[in-house]
Amino acid sequence: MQRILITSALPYINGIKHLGNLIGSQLPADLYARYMRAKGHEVAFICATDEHGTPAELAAIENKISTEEYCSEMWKVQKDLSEQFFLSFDFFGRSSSASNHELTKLFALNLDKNGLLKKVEERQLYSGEDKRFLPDRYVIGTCPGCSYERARGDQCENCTRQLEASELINPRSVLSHSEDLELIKTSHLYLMQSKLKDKLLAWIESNKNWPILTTSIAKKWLMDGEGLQDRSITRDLDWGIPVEKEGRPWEGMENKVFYVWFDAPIAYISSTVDWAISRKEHPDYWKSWWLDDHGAKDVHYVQFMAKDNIPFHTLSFPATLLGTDQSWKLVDYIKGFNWLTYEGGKFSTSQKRGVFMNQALDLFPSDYWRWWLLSNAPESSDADFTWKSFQACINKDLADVLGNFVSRLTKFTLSKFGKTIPGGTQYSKEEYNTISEIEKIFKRYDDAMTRIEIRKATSNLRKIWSIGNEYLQRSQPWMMIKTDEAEAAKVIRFGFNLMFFFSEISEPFIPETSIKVKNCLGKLNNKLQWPSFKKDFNSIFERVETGEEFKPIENLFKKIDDSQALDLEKRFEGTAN
RNA sequence: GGGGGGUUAGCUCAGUUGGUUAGAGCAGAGCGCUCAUAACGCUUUGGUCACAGGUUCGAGUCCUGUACCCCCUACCA
Repeated sequence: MQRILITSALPYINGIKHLGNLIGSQLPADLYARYMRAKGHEVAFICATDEHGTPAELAAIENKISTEEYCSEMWKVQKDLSEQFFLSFDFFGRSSSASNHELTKLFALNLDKNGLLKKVEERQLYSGEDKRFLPDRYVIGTCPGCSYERARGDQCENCTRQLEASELINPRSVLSHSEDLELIKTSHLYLMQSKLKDKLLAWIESNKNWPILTTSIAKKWLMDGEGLQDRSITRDLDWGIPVEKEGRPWEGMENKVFYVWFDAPIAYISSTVDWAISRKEHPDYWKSWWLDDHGAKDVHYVQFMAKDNIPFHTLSFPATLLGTDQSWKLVDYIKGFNWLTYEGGKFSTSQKRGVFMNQALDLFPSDYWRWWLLSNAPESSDADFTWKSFQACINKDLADVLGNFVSRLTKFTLSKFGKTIPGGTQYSKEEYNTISEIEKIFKRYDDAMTRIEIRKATSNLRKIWSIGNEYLQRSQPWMMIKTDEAEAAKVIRFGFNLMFFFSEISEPFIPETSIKVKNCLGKLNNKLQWPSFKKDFNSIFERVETGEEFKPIENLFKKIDDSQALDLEKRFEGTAN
């Protein structure tokens, strides 16, 4: 048994996430967590909402409530949605928690003690009307390069020139449109990442098994141009973790907060602390997951995230950890994802384009989404969501292959034998051949799951399901029953064992369906045990026994017809096209 | 400008350290079955592996160049 720490990128508090966000980190992380638990490993699967920063403040203003209230409400919404998607977090915390405040300040203190923080004076645009400093993106003005009038403070959309907000001609606030902006001197703390460059490089290079996507992004940031840049870790905002040192305001940093990107990843740790507290563990328990000198050496730590998050998880956060000179656990494997697009374009929150988590659940059960998203996970390149693909995938894989297997088996049995699993003859060559064929594919499936090769895993799982239909087709119990009832009964008994096996090995992908099938078999309380290759594989198919009763079951999946698919396509195409 | 990824059957994608007739699923065609959500099974038609060179006994797989697509480029999260 191994101890596995799994974190998925923290969803930002501002609004309900769409399918692209879901497949980008939380869903694949859940798949892996469920798999590892089933294998008997000790898993800590941690996530939290990322709550600080300007967008949260603005969203709260829009909703006419305080930022604290807004975040509390949205945390609840996101937590509920994650539960409805059967995301099996051991703890879903908040980056605004007391423990994160405490830990974030502690990290800053330790980094400062090691001489890795410096104070830098800079000038930033302040909006009198909005009463706040404006991040670059919240300033628009005329581009000094091409005279485009709506250039953003970070980049001109028209000529793609990189800009400083202070370069803009006639700058104005995106929020209030006020032109009453002035450059004000302000100081910020910078994390001197450049000093940690060699350590980071050595660490990155020691991780030989990382995916290319991860390593190439990390090295690019590390080596490109002047190398790794120092970055500020504080902001002039109200909402955030106050910059304090040992309980007192940090000199020169009064009324400032830590930058979200500094405190957010620390929430992986503080959420583990909060998890331990909620379980009434020993106060040092969380350290066994996070500090090598407290037992975390044998922990295997895997992070899941979309590719835009990779620089922060390969450089900034590790720099924060390494810079303390304490034995913090560094990530062992990063599973990065590309983007999910929607009908050939981008998912867009502002244009209401695409499908969001709450809408998705109003339309179909979570397993439909889990299955499509996981079998189309953007692993090697971007993937495109289309209703046509969704329809074909659900109808074929779930309804026809898996759903219909369960349906034909249970209905046939009900009509010929009733609700009791019949006995019949002993398994013969036909059954043992089927088992060994399953074992072969199952090994590939298991291997893909271990390596987190999600698409490969789905195709093998699907193949295993179809072996069930192949078996029934070969055995033809509907013919057999006319001449040899005992033989037909044997086929049924084996069929039910296949069904039980399917429900268990499919659980990481479609947990809700798995529960339905186990309930049908009266095996709801059986703890999920991943089939082992060490024991006799044949015995796995002896667990549904003669005389046991099953409950008739509704069709597991409804098909999506053409008109419904077309209708959905129209309904979700968005407001701007 | 710099960097990364991609381009393989109508569609979505696999193709391990270069090695014999390039694979899967879906869609298409034919046959079979009738237990089942007109579902299932079997068989089968599709590819000058983006293009042009090069290395090699041999390249989808390595090198160079070209074309097209997507993404990243730091104080947005």
